[in-house]
Amino acid sequence: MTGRSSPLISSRKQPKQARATDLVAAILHAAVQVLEKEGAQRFTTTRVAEKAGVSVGSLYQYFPNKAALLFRLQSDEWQQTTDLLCRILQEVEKPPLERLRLLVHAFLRSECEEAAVRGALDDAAPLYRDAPEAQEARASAERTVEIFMRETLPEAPDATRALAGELIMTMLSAAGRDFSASPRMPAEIETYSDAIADMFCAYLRSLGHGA
Amino acid sequence: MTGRSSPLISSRKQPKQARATDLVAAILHAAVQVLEKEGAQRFTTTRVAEKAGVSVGSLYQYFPNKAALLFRLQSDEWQQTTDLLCRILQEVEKPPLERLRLLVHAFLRSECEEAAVRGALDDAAPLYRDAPEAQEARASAERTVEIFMRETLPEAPDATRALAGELIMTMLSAAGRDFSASPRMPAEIETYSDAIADMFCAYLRSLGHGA
DNA sequence: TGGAAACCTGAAGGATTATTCGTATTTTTC
DNA sequence: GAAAAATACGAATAATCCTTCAGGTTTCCA
Repeated sequence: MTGRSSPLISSRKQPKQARATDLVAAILHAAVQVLEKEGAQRFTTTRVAEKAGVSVGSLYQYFPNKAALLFRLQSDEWQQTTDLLCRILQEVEKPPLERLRLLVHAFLRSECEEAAVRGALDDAAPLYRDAPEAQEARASAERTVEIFMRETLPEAPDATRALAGELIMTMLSAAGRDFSASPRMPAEIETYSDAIADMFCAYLRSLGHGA
Repeated sequence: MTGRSSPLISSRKQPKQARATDLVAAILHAAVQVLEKEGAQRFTTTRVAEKAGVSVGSLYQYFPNKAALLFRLQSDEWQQTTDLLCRILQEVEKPPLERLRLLVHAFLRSECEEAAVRGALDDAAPLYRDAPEAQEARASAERTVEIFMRETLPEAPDATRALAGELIMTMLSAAGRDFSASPRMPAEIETYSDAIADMFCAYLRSLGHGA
């Protein structure tokens, strides 16, 4: 409702020479730094280019606009998180609820490690979240959760499973946002993660009995 | 980390004549409209004043800056929500878990009714959330939850109770944010609310047994 | 080696915005 | 009814920012 309708975020041009690749890398690196040191409000293409030691014009050769750059950063974070979580979910020798607990811990720990960037990216979300690419990313995450839920609650009806999956995803990302907003001590993280895992497990178990 | 350090948000001057009171009311009304029709990005003091049929200068006579106006809107929303929830929590004849379920339903329903405004206010949060007034509001909410938790888990140790309270508050407001972001059908709301209540109840019950 | 393609530059255009302040108007007070 | 206080006005100021484009530089390839 805020970011106007999808302003096309897809890449403008692919770097073909080595120096261009380096330039893009430098921009992405600088962008993260600007984001975590200045916050979303002061995140500016000019500032990013400056910090990267590069001209603004060069930035606009590989990113059609500011939103595209922000989305790229968010997309990279999502990819990183997805990889982490998939690795855990595929440890099939462990029972589902134990994997869920590991997942909660891993997710929140990683969320805390880069709290500043993730928090700033959340603040900037209105600029890119309406783009079709962002919606597709969310849909993809939902599909992964669906797979996990299918083996956790094999006997539950589809509707119940879908609901539980959506719920857990929402709650987990909410906790992550919370952690990005106000950083915590490592010990706190563990305690909190355990509590969340407890909650999820209690819920899923109650669903299992009911089915 | 984003909104710079507390930029003083408290009111600049209190209206003493009737016309001034009306003016402030008109501004607040217009502000809500601008917020829900234009979104946080295009929320502008000039636009608000224009929609209110009032001069920008007048606006700045009662609100020291844009953030103060936004915070006032958020504050009013919080007050409204707080009243609603307190009313439910005080129905002491009902058992705690049932009250919790009612509370979840009421909260999410109200969150959905004004999804556009609340969503936009969330987007604008970086502008006011670091102000001391906002932090005090959060602290106050925590205190209320603490009271409720004390009667729900009377035998649990303080740390457990505090954790559970914080968790529930986080999760509930997260669900609210989610609902503001992507509006849902009334039927969906009820289903979802029930699921969340189920989750909370399962969790609290598991804590009760453990204590 | 020379031309083509890719790449880089950064000043400048065009837009938007938050906030102020000198002035004009209305209400209150005496 | 006149001075004082409160209120209202809105053009102007001073930033800030996104994005483009005309012109130069480097790399590639035949």
